Amino acid sequence: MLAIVSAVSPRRSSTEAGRTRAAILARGVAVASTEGLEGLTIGRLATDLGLSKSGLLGHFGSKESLQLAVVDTAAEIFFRETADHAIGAAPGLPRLRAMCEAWISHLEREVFPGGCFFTAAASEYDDRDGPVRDAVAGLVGLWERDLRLHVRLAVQAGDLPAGTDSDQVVFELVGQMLALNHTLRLHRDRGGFVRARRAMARLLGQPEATISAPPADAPQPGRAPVTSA
Amino acid sequence: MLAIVSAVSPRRSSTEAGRTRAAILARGVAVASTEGLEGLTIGRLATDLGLSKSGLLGHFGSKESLQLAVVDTAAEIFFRETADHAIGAAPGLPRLRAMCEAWISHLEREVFPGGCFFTAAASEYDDRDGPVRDAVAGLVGLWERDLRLHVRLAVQAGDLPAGTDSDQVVFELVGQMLALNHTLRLHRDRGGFVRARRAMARLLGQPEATISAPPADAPQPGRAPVTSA
DNA sequence: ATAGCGTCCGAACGGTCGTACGCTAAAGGG
DNA sequence: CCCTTTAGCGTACGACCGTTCGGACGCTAT
Repeated sequence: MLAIVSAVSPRRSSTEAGRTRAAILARGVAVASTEGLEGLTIGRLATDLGLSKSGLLGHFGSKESLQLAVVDTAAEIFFRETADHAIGAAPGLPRLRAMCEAWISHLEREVFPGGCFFTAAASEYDDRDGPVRDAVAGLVGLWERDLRLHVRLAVQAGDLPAGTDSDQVVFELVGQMLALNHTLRLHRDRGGFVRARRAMARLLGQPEATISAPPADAPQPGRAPVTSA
Repeated sequence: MLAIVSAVSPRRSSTEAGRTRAAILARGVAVASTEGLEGLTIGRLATDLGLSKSGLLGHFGSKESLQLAVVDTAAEIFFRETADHAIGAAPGLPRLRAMCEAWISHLEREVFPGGCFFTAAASEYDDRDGPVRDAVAGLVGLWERDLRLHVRLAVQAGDLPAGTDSDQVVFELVGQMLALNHTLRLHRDRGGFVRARRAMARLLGQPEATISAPPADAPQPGRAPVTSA
């Protein structure tokens, strides 16, 4: 997926322009993650980097191109800090757990200063049309498709109950991610981290319990009601 | 809570100014729910309503006051279309279920053209400061507090297992709401409705199962793994 | 009849937005 | 050594932003 992602932006950071461009994008991702992709203005970005507006715009041609490049760069960072953190885990349930944990931890590590970049971008562009929306929706879809794949593999391997609806699991997993980002940013309540991990564990079975437990019903590993401690 | 909400905006729509003001706010809520509270501009709003910018601004004094009034109006609509739809249900689990169902249905009924107003507003303002953010955060907190109250009552009544962590339940319920809004608006996938209802049912127990089932563990009503059909 | 007030308009303000054009200065290969 | 490319700057533009101000109009009460 990184190949797809990075297909747009040229990789050469060795040239002078490449380094400037990379600096613009790095700053752009940071600003966009807090102020939004629309709140990212050329003048402000140029001032931040000690460039002129025209000098900055020369690298991209238009604001929309800049936005697309920023989205692209954010995707690169996002997948590097989430999915790529999980490739060590075996496909299926272990990978799925690792991806969820990596997602949670990428908020903990504050990879983006404004929380999850794509959560914010999705909310900002979900009611519009155009290339930026398409890019955001496509990349979010990529992430969710990856989750779904490993749900299916987990079912095949018997690590999740047969007949599990993978779309349903992904829906609920994404919900917990959105809830965590919501709690962190709106309520500024770091307690969401433990709640998100608990919710994930209940959705995917407790790590130790499910792995050693029989695949189907029986003692219902990790499906316990939501209890305190 | 409606008393709190409507404390800011004067209730008199009988005067000419009151009717104009109400029209501005109605249109403002609609625009803000799709374009965002910042995307709502005075000039555009005035043109839409056949007013001059100054004529419109005269009703509020500043853009921020307008935004606060719009948030307030949206809250009134939101609570009227969700919480108030549930006051017929008994406090505790029935009310909780009714509130969740009302929330889902308020998206189905397209109460706001841009999906859930406060989901969008929260995402837009979660990284800023100021009165608008405070208002949004406060109102969202009100909704979540109401949810938590009825989780607690449900536990007291024995409709949810003893030891249930109400914050955890609210966290996950909100997550499913966010997931539904996300799926609907970004992916434009109406299939989220059944998934959200399934998720809610699993969190709160199947309606028929839990009501007739013993309060604590035993056959684990509604805690079944995520299965298809 | 007239004074006053509520309601809204039109014009203008300074500011910021994205974008276009033309320039300079350095770099680099023939 | 020249000539092209590259990288960036400065200036200017038209559009739109939120806001201010003075005035027009109609209703109401004196």
